[in-house]
Amino acid sequence: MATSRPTIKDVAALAGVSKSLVSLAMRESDRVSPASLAAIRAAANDLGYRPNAAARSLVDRRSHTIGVLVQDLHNPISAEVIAGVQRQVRASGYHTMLVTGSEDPSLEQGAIEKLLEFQVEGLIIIGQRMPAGVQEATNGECPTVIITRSERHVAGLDSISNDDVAGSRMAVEFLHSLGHRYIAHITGGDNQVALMRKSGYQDAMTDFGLAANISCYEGAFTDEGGYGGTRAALDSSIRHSALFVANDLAAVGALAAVAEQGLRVPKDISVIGYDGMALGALRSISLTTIAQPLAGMGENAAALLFQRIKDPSRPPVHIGLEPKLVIRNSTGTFTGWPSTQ
Amino acid sequence: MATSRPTIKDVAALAGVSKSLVSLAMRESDRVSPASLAAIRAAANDLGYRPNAAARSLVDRRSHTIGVLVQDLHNPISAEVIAGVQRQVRASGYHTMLVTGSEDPSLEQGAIEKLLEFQVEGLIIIGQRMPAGVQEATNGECPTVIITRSERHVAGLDSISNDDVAGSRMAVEFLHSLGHRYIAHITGGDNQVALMRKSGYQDAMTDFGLAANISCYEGAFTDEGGYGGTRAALDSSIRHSALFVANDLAAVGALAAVAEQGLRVPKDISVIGYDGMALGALRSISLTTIAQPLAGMGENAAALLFQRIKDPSRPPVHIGLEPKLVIRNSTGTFTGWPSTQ
DNA sequence: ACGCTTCATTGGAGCGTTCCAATCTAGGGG
DNA sequence: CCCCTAGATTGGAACGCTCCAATGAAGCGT
Repeated sequence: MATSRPTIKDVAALAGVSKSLVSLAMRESDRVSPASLAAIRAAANDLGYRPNAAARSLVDRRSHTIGVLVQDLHNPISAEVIAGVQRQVRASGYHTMLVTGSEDPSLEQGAIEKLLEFQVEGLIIIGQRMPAGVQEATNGECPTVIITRSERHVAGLDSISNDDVAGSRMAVEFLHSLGHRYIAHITGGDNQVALMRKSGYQDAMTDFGLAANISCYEGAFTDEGGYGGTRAALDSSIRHSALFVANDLAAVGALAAVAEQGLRVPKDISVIGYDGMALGALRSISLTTIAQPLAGMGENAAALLFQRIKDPSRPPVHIGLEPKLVIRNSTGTFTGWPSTQ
Repeated sequence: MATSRPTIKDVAALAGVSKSLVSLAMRESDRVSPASLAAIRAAANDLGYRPNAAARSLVDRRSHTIGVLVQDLHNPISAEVIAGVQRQVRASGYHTMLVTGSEDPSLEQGAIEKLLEFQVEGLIIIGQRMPAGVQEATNGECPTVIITRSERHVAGLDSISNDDVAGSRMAVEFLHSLGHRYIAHITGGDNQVALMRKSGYQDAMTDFGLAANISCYEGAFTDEGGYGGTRAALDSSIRHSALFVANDLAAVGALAAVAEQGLRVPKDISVIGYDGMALGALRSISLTTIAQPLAGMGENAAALLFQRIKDPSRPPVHIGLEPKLVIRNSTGTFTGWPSTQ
């Protein structure tokens, strides 16, 4: 009715009680008599009253909001992690303010500043790289969890990730068990995660006595990255019977490059990815992969954050989750080189 | 230093000026003398001062925040629309509070309530279905734009979508031009969007004198939905040379079902999708589709929202964008039925 | 009946800002 | 040398809410 939203006062007036009592009633206190409660409920309903979160958060200095920064919304794994985060955050009675990172890291910092102005009580960062200036921005004062990259060395930051080195070994081991010896790696660039996956690959190859067969081709955590790296791998003079691609998205690009060369998967060449994105399960992709428990990581991250909010002095924690091998149709036993070429 | 964040008062004290002047300075007013400005800047910096958005929004009754409800974060097109929304929202100096819908529509309503408590100045809804009780919740008072479904009939809601009927006709026309006559449709369920696409299909078939060939198989806007519908289509006694699938995600499922039957695409059967999700362009999918300008829709939605915020009395607007045909490798000319079977 | 406890209810202060009207300080013109 | 104006600066009210200490009204035992 009024030009602006009704306040607690309006409700109080209509219900014939004081604003304090309305405040109590809105928060389901048991100290309100049934009669008043009913009157207040009715009044609030009539007026279409809705508490003002800003006022509320101002007085009790809690926003009940968690800020989430997603660096790459286009990687489908982000959606899965976000879903997990949201579930847990919501379950804890909090809300989520989500911002997406962009190409420009300075914008990222600005986004974080804004989240902090909103008095978010914690920050969850989903992505491989450490966003520019989180620490300067938070001044170490805002509980932060970073997902997908282990940050043991950064003081005050909790992190949650899978063990990329172990996962990569797992990939190599699996391919090795299928009889593959010429296993190439398409990298994910030079970010931390990609480097760990690469080093897991190298270690495993070495352990299997295949150090001489180690060959890495530069890619990225994108479709194009995987495509390009695979093109290079296939063009090289070395013949590979299997490809370990740094992540699933890139692996899909790799599949394309492979198909383009007229090679069949897994008959002529095996491909394994990393991440466990839901799309990899699509029947027309059917990608063997090292799967991270994505939604679970999101949930764990939120849980971790709440723990730290409760006890800010707790030393930083890193949770490492075991990735697991998911076998689909992009890998097969090595049966010798095709006779052609 | 202090246990809680420094306020404008602390800055004022340190800079030796009044809080009002600090307030002015923080908002880059030109009425502040250079000397004071410098002192204030220095003090704010020393203290690590950051304005409190809640207090600010309380007093000027504006949150500078837009609420975004994403119904299906797992559909990759959501990410693309979101990116567009965020770009525009950010460009307008606003922020985004994003919540994801879930299976349970009542949770959706709760999520919207929460957004409104945060005094979001507008709402953008990304999804096919009308979330339960948006109107009741907003009470028609919160500017709202819905993306991906035309809502001409809902008073007070702006909407932005592509013309699904026209797009579907386009799909059928294209297949027809390739020589296909037995074109089946795998539906997207019984939501508005799916129904429009279906009716566009039916209309076009009828116009081409192919009414007798109309055959729809029940699917959904998911991988599984497309897979199941396509299984049914292939199992039926009618032979189809082309499939128009209700959306891209389902079309990918369709590709899988087709492959499973040993049919080759596009040689034995053509498949066309709808949406234009980025993943459809992946080389190993290469899906012909009717593409919506997804990011553009997001941007337009935000722009539309800001217009309405400025002028709330403006009658509801519906923006219809033209979808466009993107030809890839999942479609080909009809060259007669394969001799087998 | 009378203190005493118990429970419902209340006004006022205060959260960190912005806005407004009022004050102060310099000049500048007469 | 004083008044006037423009510019810089300020204290206080207000935003909508929660918390607190205080008040009012029963209910109880004796």
